[in-house]
Amino acid sequence: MAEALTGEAILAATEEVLRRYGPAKATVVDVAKALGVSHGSVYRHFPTKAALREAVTRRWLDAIHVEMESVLDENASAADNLRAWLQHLFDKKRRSHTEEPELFATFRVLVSESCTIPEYHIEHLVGQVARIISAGVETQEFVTDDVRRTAQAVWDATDMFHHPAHAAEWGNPHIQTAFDAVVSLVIAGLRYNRMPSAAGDA
Amino acid sequence: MAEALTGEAILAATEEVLRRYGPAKATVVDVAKALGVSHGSVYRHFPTKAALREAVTRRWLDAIHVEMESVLDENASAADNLRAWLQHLFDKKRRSHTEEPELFATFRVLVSESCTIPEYHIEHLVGQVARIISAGVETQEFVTDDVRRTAQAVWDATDMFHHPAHAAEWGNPHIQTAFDAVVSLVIAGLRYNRMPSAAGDA
DNA sequence: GGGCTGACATATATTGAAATCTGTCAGTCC
DNA sequence: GGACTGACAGATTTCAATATATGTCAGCCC
Repeated sequence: MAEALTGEAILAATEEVLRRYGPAKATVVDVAKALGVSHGSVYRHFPTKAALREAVTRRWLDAIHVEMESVLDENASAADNLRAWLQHLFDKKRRSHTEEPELFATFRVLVSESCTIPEYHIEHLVGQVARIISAGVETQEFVTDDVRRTAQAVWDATDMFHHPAHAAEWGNPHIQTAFDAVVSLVIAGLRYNRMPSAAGDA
Repeated sequence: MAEALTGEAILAATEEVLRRYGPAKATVVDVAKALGVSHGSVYRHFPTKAALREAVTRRWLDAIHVEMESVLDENASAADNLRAWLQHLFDKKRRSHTEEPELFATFRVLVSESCTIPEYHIEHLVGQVARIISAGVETQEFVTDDVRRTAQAVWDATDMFHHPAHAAEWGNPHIQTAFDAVVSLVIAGLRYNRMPSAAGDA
């Protein structure tokens, strides 16, 4: 008897199948075939095809989250940290789009289906931005009265450079110039930003 | 004999047909039928269906351009002007998306086909932003060493609130809060922004 | 017993033939 | 003579059939 069929093995095989065929063509039967089992076995570990796809994407995103954590430099200024972090994320997404288009397309499908995965991804990354900003507020490099909300604003303002809907523009030769301009503007804003009061504000 | 068939009459009929059927279903034959002529006549005025669609969209966008011009208030501060202008544009696009979904969808199609129309639209509106920023620099309310590039950065940073790819999010109840946060951050940035040197900079 | 199989019902995707649409143009009619 | 028509060729879309995929489950095998 071969090794027991684990969820992890299924995820690895699914990622491989997605890489090869893309989200439109990959089937559960393909995954089972790659593992040498019947497709019924796959359903013992994942209730639906959608759940399987989401689990693979989540694993992929988690790896990105870990990588992004490692970009932060405690000795750098908050502005430098934020710029480097945003640049790294942009490069990462751009490379992913060109070098593993099928996995990227899978993520794109999940975004358009508005499942909870992209929400989870955004929440995590905005959390990292919030930590960078928070450190900047600590050293009085940045000014803000609502770190979380400002972090979300930084995320939204740089949307073009991480939202998959804009991936087609990432090949444009001027995109790096546009990125630099937006990031500079945002960082300048962080040096002296006060949020307008939201409904129910203190 | 009826009135001579003019380009303007064809555009009006096409807009009506697009409103009714949307870009996916509207045909040149429908337009001709609405005008009581054969579809061959339409081709006497517009070389292709795409050209016709673009002409209608251009007319629609031009009306928006004119309306946006009228939002500017010479007595207000540059910051207030910019905020009001961005808010007006956002409201306009949002209303267009819900109240004339088929025309909005037509614009969306042109954007995804990357014809020159959206480029023209963006160039015009970024020009208006540049004028607001320029006035702000004049009064020393804003600081920037490249008005045009900064205007483009403001446009890019607020992308979420005017790019049709994000239209689905415009119904979200928190979207106004997100808008306010981004605009505040951008305006704060304009008060003390210096662009990084681009290649070939002075 | 518990993980696996494989046949099954239902849902989704593919296919190819028929219908419709786009774009052209010789000819009509004022 | 010049704006319009309507028949036409080729491209595209539609629709119904057929095929493939998803998800279930009774039964098999270690």
